[in-house]
Amino acid sequence: MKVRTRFAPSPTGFMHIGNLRTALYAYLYAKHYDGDFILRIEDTDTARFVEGAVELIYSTLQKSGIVHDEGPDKDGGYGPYVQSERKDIYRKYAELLVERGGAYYCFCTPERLETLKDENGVTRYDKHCLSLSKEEVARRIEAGESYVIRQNIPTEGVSEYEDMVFGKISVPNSDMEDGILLKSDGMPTYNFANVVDDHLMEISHVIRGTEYLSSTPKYNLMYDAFGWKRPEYIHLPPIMKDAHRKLSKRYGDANFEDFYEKGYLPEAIVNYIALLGWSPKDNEEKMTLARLIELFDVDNVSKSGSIFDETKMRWLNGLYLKEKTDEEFTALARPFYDKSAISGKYDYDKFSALLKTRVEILSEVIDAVAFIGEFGEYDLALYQHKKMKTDEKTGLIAVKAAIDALEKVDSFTSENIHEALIACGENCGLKKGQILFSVRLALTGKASTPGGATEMADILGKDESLRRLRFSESLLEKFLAE
RNA sequence: GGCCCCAUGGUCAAGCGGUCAAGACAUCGCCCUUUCACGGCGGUAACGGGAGUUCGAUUCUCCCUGGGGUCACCA
Repeated sequence: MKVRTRFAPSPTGFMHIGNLRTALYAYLYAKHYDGDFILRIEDTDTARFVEGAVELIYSTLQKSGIVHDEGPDKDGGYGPYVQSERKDIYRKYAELLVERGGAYYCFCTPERLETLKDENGVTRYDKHCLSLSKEEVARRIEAGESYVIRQNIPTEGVSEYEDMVFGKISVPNSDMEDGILLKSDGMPTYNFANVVDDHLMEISHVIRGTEYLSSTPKYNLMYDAFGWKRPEYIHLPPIMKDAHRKLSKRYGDANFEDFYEKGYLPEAIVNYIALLGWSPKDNEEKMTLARLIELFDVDNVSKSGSIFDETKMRWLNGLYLKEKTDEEFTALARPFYDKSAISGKYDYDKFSALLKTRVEILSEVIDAVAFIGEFGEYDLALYQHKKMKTDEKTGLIAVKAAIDALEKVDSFTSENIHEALIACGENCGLKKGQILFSVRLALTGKASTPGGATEMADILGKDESLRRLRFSESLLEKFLAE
């Protein structure tokens, strides 16, 4: 049997990391077994529909490299792939289910339902309308009464199924309610649309979050009542924001788009979330999508939830960044460079070469490069470096020597700068590290910079370098005079 | 509250009766070094508790505790 999995999001907002992971696993599973991955839009809740949400689903999947074989935009013969366009289908099957005894019409008003509440405020339908005769049902529908179709669940016995990650799940039938399958507006609920669509679309493996773990027996009861074959189930543990809270839409940073805009590479995001709830046998960590497809299997999907750790995703992102060429890095970082202090003024590639190993997410280039723009008073204590054996005094010596040396450099290339600096250091009795460390500081006023003294001077150019050195010289002189 | 599920370091996680309980991130230290990084080496750090089963439990069973999910005309 061909493996067919689906990702069935509802367009109610952005795609958060948990949703994406579900899509990813469904995709990986299908592709691992050379099957098909289907995209289905579950928009039966007209009230919660959010404008633009469908587009976001497409763009996120596309950026992530998760491509569907069938979907609203790619007909595979099982369409339509948008639930709101399948209304007639659901009605037909709901009626069929009623005929087969798996469901029944219900005319109960919200007011009557209200009276069914127990002390916990939980309403539990009492099968009141199950006893209605066929004739009465027909008469009341004819009369225009509002109605829903409810699932008819046995009051006794236990329903069981085997989940591929959680194993055997069993739920007493008496704990399940006769849920609504077809709403009074004619739209199906998730519970029903899902079963009908998964069957009609020949989904072999249903992959979704654990929130459906205990309601799955209800769906199985429907498959049974229809006389359909039940699919295999793969329920996925939740991704948590912290020990207590699930990742939610309220946790703003948890959605793909935000990470993308912060300068995370889609391949790094995908790689990281693949590892949240699953791990390959040999513990590989940095994996391409192709590699993930090759290695993915249900055996190593974990049962317990995992906390989303942005720090580790940053590390992974840094790994991907490091292997980019300078040009590739520049292309990716351009939007951030354009917003930074070097915008339009400097050769981005030059910075990329230095920043590649110093930055974990692209947006960090803005801060890393800020010293170019802002230069003023800074903490002179920075000149004190224990290991280097430098302080404000040696700093001043170094700065003075550097000014003299650099003034004489006509062709301001990095080789010449370096040579001049080393030479002047020797002349005034400073070691290589001491002179370079001090000069770098005098040029930038920052504890850490994208490169050493030579690179900084080269990037700043002769005039600006000398201007900054003289400024630092005066700062140091003033300090030492006190 | 009922029902379902889960439980290894701070985090992600190997483990599937016998291990000095992997690895990664983070953290700390050292080395390298033209700062900061990168890289290399090393350290700290875990089986929630209690009963069983067994020659032997992190691993199997039960209870407790803790946590999550679910009880909508939402998905």
